[in-house]
Amino acid sequence: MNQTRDEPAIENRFLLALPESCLKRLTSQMEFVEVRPREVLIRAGSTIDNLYFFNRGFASLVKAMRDGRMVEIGAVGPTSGVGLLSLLGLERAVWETVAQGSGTAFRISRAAMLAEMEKSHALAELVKKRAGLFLGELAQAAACNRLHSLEQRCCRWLLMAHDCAGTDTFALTHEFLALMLGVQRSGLSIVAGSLQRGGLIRYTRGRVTIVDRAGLENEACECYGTWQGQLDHLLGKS
Amino acid sequence: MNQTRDEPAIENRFLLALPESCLKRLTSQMEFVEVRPREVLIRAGSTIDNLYFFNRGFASLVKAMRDGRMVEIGAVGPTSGVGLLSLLGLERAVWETVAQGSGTAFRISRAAMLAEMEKSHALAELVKKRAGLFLGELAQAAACNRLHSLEQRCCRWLLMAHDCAGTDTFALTHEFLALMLGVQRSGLSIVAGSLQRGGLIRYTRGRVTIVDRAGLENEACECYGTWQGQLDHLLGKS
DNA sequence: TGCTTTTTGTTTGGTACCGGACAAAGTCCG
DNA sequence: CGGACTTTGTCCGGTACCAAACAAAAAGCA
Repeated sequence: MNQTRDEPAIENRFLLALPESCLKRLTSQMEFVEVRPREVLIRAGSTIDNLYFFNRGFASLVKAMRDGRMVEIGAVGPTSGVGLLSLLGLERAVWETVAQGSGTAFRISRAAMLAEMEKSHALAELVKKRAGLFLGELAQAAACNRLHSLEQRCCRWLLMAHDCAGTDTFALTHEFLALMLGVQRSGLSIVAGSLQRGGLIRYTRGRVTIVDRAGLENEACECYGTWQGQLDHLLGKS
Repeated sequence: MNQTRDEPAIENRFLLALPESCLKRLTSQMEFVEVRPREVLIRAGSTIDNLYFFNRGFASLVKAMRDGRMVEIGAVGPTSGVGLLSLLGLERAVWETVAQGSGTAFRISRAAMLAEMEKSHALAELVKKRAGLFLGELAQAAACNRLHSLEQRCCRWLLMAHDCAGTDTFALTHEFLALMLGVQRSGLSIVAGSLQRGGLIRYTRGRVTIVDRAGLENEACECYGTWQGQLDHLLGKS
């Protein structure tokens, strides 16, 4: 993770939804950082000392089993903050938070956030409301993992990643996506190949390009977009 | 749901872990209720006005999809309280909470709990700590839904139900368990039949008996019991 | 008692994905 | 340039589970 000197514009929608005065006070305590692909932002079982508000990119919430297999159980991108639940008093992480691809984020200490929540009722309210929606997203993912096909979930994931990346092309290997979706790589390659032949995506050696977004939305399960409306309502349209 | 007159002994481990004075104040505002099988305690999208602390029995947290299919994404039994997360400021439920079989619980208004949390630091702490573990259980279930076989998950569910029921025999149809596990009934019948032939369980028309607990634990996935140790640490051994 | 409903057993064909393996193609690095 | 490594394509047998259907047995009800 690299600290950079020039603080760029805030694109994180959670932060942008805050009152100007509140955001100003937070800004002075935030640090702009670049996160490296696969960087572990919060380790399962550890205390949560810092929060990350992504501008670009996102982090996957990953649960690992004893045999090493793992699945993504949720994701946090530019509409929220990594570690948000810790602000409600939950001090220890129960899943790994792993950065996806490269991205940029504002880092701020949990203590600073808590202090600001004391001062700003608006912030405290937004944290609770956003955390509520986050739980909904978690529940959706849990059910999705059980009920929907690999192809549907693959499309959903690509759409979500597309939203967070802000670019049509981003780094992603079959191997890694399979890991996130909790399936074999060979199975995912077949699905990815068929999406490519269908003209929905294009990829070469670890880079995907979203070609036909509407087509992907068509193939994805309902789980993509279920909470979009409520997010827009809470944070304003993007 | 029936209100009964004689307040019986408290068996809920969350409540029992509270300081005596705190519990006493809560008790005066609690109402002992019997919950009916499949009674919806909290509806998805609604505000959470009451909490339920089960003595016997438990409730399933269920996420339904648009097409009517559904899965259990978690459960709350006598080691916790239904609606606990609402005490952290999350006002609206994002999943259905449905009572399993019949059970008994103490009902208390969210407002009363919040008032008592102001007074009792111990309660406030316990709520946060228990909520943290609950999130861990949620994450475990989400991953389990993806990674583990029907038989493993079936065994896990039966063990959990056994713990909560407090009796070796309890009401449960194949149809309903299949619904909870998010699979077809016919598939579940086959698994249940093999468990019965293996001497692990016995069932007749909507009633299951746990015959060989150790055997079930052997067949179940690691997801059963993962959080037991931490629960014991937090609430004391049962 | 007989009829209806609920619950379970079982089949059948089909699909999705596993688990493992190997080859081909692209990329990195010395 | 050549060799090592990464990424993707593909194939295999096998299993788990789907989706739908029908029958049988038990329980409830008139």
